[in-house]
Amino acid sequence: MNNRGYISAETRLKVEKAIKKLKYQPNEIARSLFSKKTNILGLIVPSIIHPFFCEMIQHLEHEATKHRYKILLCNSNFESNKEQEYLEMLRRHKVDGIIIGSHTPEVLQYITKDCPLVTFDRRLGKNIPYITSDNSHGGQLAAELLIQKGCKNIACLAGNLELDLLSNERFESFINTVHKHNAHCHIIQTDANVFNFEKYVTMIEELFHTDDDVDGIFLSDMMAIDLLSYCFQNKIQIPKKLKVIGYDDIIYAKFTTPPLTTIKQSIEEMSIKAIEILDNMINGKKVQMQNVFPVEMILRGTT
Amino acid sequence: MNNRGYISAETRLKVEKAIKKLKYQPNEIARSLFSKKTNILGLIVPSIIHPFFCEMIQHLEHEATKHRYKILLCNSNFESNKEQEYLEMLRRHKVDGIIIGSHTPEVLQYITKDCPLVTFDRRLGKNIPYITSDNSHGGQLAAELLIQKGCKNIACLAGNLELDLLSNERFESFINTVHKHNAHCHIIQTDANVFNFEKYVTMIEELFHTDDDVDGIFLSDMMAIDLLSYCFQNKIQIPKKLKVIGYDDIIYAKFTTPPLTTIKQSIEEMSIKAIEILDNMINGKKVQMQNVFPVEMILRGTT
DNA sequence: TTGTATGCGTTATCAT
DNA sequence: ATGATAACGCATACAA
Repeated sequence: MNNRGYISAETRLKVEKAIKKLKYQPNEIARSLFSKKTNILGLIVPSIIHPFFCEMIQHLEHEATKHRYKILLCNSNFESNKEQEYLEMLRRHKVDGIIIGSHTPEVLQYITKDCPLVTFDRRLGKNIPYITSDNSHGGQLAAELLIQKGCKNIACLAGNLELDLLSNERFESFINTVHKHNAHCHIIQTDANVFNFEKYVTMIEELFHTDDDVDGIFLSDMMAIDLLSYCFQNKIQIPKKLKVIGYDDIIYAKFTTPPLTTIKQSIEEMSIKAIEILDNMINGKKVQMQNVFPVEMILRGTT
Repeated sequence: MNNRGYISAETRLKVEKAIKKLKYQPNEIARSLFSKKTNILGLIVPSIIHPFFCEMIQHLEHEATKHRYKILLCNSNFESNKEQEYLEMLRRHKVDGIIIGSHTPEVLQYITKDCPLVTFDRRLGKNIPYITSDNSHGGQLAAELLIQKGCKNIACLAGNLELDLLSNERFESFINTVHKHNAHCHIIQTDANVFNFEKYVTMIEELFHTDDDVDGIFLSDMMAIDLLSYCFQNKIQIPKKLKVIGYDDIIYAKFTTPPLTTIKQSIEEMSIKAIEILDNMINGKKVQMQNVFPVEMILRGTT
């Protein structure tokens, strides 16, 4: 009896006493079954330990709690079949909405109209809202900085460019800008589409093996951390011999030696928006499909 | 009709067709209501971005999935009232079990016998199993290494030692060992019991301000990352002028300059154990209450 | 103002 | 071998 129309003061007291005595807590499962609302949001990320997603999860959880939602956490590990399994599981569990971090395109068929969904860094369809940073602008800013600092032989270390991720646009834009300034741009990409920190160093070694005159490089913060560690061990002077610019501005970017110059995307704002959109969709409101957030250049010691 | 006693081949086919046609998925909410099992585990951590918990979450999620459990993620932010709210929420949601990372002691009264629970780094009661690393041994190893490397004026940077966390035992043990070798040990501790990365640097500055002859220091990996960054900027030579040993072996420990010597705790094994214990408790089996995992010295460049 | 019946989707039990 | 029914705990609607 939780606050329905008319209760006498007497019975109200009696009920309240009983609640305390029995430590009564309403059963949310039964409630959900009746109300068809679980107040749970599913979150599918390709990695929990990658600091970008880690920060995202932190903010999403915080924001979700504000809106009285709980988070069911799923790690797809970039595997298409795991994404599908999780998507089905979330559907069976009747979550109110789903947030899915960048992922394989095959999932489209597992998405149902009955469950609101927003994506990070991927455009899946006309009526599926996505959230991303202004990768195009970020790539351009990075290229312009390296050029301005006098770099002539530039490289970028990309993830798998075959994947249709919006985050890959930053490299397109970077390469275009470098070319526009008549500089050379060396492109290295991983075949793997997983975050394998061990593998980064191999890529880095490959880079220096192929072309050790590289004097400027653009890559994700996480790869940059690995690169800077490699450079320290191999006595490659930063930024004198090589200038480095990252992307993301993860919390560790400021702790590298030297501290990492990077393109910051506002993970917090993006997370707030994700929950806002999802909440609006759940409540049947109209939402914006394209949500591109501005990036910001953070100048530190590697350039 | 999912595999009950006797079905004719004919009706089985009919049912299977219908399942496909309607894209039928069983409603887990209704199932849970009936079976009194949600297959959901609640996870309460004091921080999602702290790499120690981050790695823990990654492994716990992985292991939970293996056992067909899902993870409901909660961030207590070290706030006692948030822990209580989350605990009540998890109870209302009828999770099958709860894993709670180090936390405030007040929660004890919010723990109910009807919901299995394991803790990380805290001993809450006789019949609440806990998981921790061998902090005592870790502290000893750290002290012995610094002594062996010739340090005379040693410091340790602790969290809040007032809290009855098992992780604080590492400092007790460290200090004892240092004293046993007749060296001096300077103890600095934060008042705050939150992970405030910004604040670390203040503590570090305080340390050098108070006693800039410190030649050896023991602290958590995360603080060490901050310290090393500070030393680089202030031209304090590592390990020549100052030797640093961390605790945890988080993934970033190998990327610092120089790479960080540290005491490794096996987050993966501990996480596997946590899920195993919880699963056993859920299934009414007996479990071990004290689960202390061995630590390992990882020698790198800061000593 | 209060008590009672009904349904949410599933599973188990009991009849058919 | 199959169909009907009750129960899980809650919330709504209706009757008292």
